[in-house]
Amino acid sequence: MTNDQNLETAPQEVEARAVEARVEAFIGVREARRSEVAEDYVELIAELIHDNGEARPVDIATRMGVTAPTVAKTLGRLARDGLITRAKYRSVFLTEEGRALAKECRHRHEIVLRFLLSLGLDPETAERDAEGIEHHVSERTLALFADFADRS
Amino acid sequence: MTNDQNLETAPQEVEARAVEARVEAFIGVREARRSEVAEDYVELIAELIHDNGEARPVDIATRMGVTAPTVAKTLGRLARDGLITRAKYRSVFLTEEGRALAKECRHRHEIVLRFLLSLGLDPETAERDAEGIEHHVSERTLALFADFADRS
DNA sequence: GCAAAAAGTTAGCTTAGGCTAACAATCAAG
DNA sequence: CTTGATTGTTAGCCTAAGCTAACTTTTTGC
Ligand SMILES: [Mn+2]
Ligand SMILES: [Mn+2]
Ligand SMILES: [Mn+2]
Ligand SMILES: [Mn+2]
Repeated sequence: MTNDQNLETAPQEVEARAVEARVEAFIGVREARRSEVAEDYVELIAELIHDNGEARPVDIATRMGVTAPTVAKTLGRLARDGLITRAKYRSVFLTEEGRALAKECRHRHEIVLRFLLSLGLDPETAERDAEGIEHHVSERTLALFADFADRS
Repeated sequence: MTNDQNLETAPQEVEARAVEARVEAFIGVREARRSEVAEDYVELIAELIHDNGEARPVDIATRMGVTAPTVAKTLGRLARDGLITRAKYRSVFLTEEGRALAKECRHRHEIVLRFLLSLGLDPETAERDAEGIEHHVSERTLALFADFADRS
C-alpha cells in the first residue's frame, strides 16, 4: 500500500466499490423482473375470486390484455411454481403460497398507488405507474411511501 | 336504455371502464418493459464514453453483471434499432438517437434517485430502487418527483 | 516481434412471455 | 336434449435475454 499508514482509501477502490454497488442494483432489478408477471397474475386472480367467486382464464385474459393461450401458458408456470392449482377446463385457485403472495402484492400496490395519488398525480396515470413501480420498491421505500401518504 | 332519461351510468358500464383502464395500464407496463434493457445499456454506454473515452463490451459486461456474449447479443439489437454503431472487435458508439435516449435516461435516473434520497432512503437502496423504477415513471410523475426533491 | 493474456465473437442451448390456428370441452337457450 | 356460443387447450411459431463452450482477434509485456 502506498498510503501513509493506510489511512485513506485508494481512489480506484472507491471506484470499484461504486461499480460493485451498481452491479448489485442491476442484478437485483433482473431478479425482480422475473417475478413481475407472476405477481400481477396472483394479485388479479385473488381479486377475481373475491369479486366474482372464481377466477376464469377468460377474465384474466381480458383484464391483462393478452390472449387466452398466453394465459394458459402463464398459469402453467404458476402451477409449476406452486402458486395456483387448477383442473382442466376449470377455473383457477390460489395455493396458500399464492394467497400470501397475492396479499403482499395487493398491499404493495395499494401503498404505491396511494402514495402517487397523495403526490398529486391523476388517478389514471397513478394506476398506470403503480402497476410498473410496485415491482421495484424495496421494503424501505415502501415504508417511506406509506409514511408520506399517511402524513398528507 | 332503462335509466330515467339516461342521466346515470349503468354500474356495469362503470365497471367496464375500470377494467379498460387497467388493461391499458398492463399494456403500458409491457410496453415499458420492452425498452428497459436498451435504456440501461445506452445510459451506461454514454457514461463509459464520458468517463473512459470509450465504451468497451468488457466494461459493459462488468457493470451490468452479465457475460460478454450477452452483451454482444444485446449490442446487436441496439445496432439493429439504430441506437449504436460498432465495428468488429472495436468499442461502441452511440448514434444521434442513442445519445438522445441516453440523455433522457440519465435525466430520469437522476430525478428518481434524487427523489428517493430526499425521501430519506439510504444511497444503496435508493440506487437499487431507482434502477428499476426509472423505467416506469411517466412524465407527470417525473415532474412531481422533481418538484418534491427540489422543495426538500 | 512474439507469446500469453485479454477481449470479442459465434454457435448453440434455455426460459419467459407473447402470438395465431386449430381443436376440444363446457355451458346456455330453446 | 341438442345445438351453437363461449371457453379452454394444444401445437407451433417468434423474440428477448440470459448462459457455456469454443474460437478469433487484439493488446500487452518481455
Ligand atoms: Mn404490476
Ligand atoms: Mn398490481
Ligand atoms: Mn434501470
Ligand atoms: Mn439507470
